Amino acid sequence: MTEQIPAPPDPKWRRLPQERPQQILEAALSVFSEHGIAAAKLEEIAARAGVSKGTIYLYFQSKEELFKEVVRQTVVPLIARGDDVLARGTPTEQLENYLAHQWRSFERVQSEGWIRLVLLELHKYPDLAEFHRTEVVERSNRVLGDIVRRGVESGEFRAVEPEAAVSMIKALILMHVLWTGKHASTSRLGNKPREQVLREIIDFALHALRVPGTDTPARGSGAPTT
Amino acid sequence: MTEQIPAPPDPKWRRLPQERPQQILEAALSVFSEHGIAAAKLEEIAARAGVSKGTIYLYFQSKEELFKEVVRQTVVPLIARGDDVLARGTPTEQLENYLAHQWRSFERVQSEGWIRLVLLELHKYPDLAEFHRTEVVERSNRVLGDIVRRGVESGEFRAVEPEAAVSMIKALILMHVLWTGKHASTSRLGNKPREQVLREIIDFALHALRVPGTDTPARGSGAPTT
DNA sequence: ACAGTAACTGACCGGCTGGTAAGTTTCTGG
DNA sequence: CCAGAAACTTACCAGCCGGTCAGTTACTGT
Repeated sequence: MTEQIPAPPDPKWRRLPQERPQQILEAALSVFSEHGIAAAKLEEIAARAGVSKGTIYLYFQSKEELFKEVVRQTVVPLIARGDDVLARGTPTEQLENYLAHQWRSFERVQSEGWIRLVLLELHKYPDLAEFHRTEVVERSNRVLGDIVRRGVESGEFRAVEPEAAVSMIKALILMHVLWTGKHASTSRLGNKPREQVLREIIDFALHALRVPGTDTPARGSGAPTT
Repeated sequence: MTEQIPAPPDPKWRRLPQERPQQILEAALSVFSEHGIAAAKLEEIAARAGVSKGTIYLYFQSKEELFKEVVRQTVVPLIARGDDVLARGTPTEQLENYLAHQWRSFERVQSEGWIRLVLLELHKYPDLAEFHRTEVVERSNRVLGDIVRRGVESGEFRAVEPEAAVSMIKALILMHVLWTGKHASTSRLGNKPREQVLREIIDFALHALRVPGTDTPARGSGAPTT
């Protein structure tokens, strides 16, 4: 027929040694988030990264090592921060801001799957769990704990043990992220607007902590006075 | 040498068609609780039940069907009840009793693993998830919701939306069951006595719900007034 | 133009596990 | 004592998936 084209202008793949690791890490994050650690298939990660399975092993030693890198390079910087939110304001306002900030950053990424994974599968990988605990859990615990402590000292909060309050507040947020996620069985939480859930959490937490007398009347908080 | 023994007095196994299903179900519950649905191996279930893998398939069609039977016959009757606890008492006392009852029944069985399983893997089996939701979740929601509603009506609790309060309270309990379980990374919760955690949960929940004025002074609740 | 090398592919291996079925053991009635 | 059936075991298959490696393709310097 027509002449052959000796120089194919459309290569099957390109050499991108600089970008590959990041592409693979992002693909891995999404697959791990969807399926968990054990059920994540390397073929699927490779497919989403646009490479073949073998390529993954050019950059990562094993599936578990790949997971660790995902934690180190993607998850930690995503969650760890939060210091900027508590620069000023009363403890009440700081707590509100912190909760809102956490809630919305969970909302941005598909955090539901990731929280599942951390909560439910991480304990099988002790060193990773340890890493996650020091880098993510304890850091955010410190931030929240400081807010509560300040509130107690200023007399704005009851005399609670800060660490206890911290785990209560975290329980509220984490569980509701799970329940408002895509996989939430069709309960009320699935349909309810996320901003309203946030308001309910703030309302509940503040009423649990604040001393009745003091006044910094929260803005739109509380249930309807029907 | 000596004569053969034609009647071996020690049979390798016995025919127990009546007890087999229950033995297998109990073994399955423990293995599922430890490893989750996907990672549970039929060989291990068989071993714990004292039978061989093939025997399981005499009584159950498949792994998934076995799991369903575990839910139907073992888990539901274990968790569903709770009605007896709220026979009498003020809403505050009812809530305290309900929380204590739930907490301790979770403590009895190795519920940590099971909660993990429900939260992590159940959404992959839609019909089972639906079954679990109607039989377990909604039933306990109704009980707790009634307590809250009564408390609001009697003026003992603030005017909260009962459903919102229910999910807050459940979040507190469920997350702390996970955190106080065996696999809890060595945080403060791992070491803290479980009864104290229960008291902290009750304290937090009651302060979040109760109207400051009313008085039914909770017994040992609250943090130390240091 | 053309090695030479770095990046990447894809076929393959081995172990593991849900499920099957043929064979073995225990029990039961006559 | 002895069929014959019921209960159970064991060896096996098939598919899946993490990991490997020999070969292929894209790029680079000269």
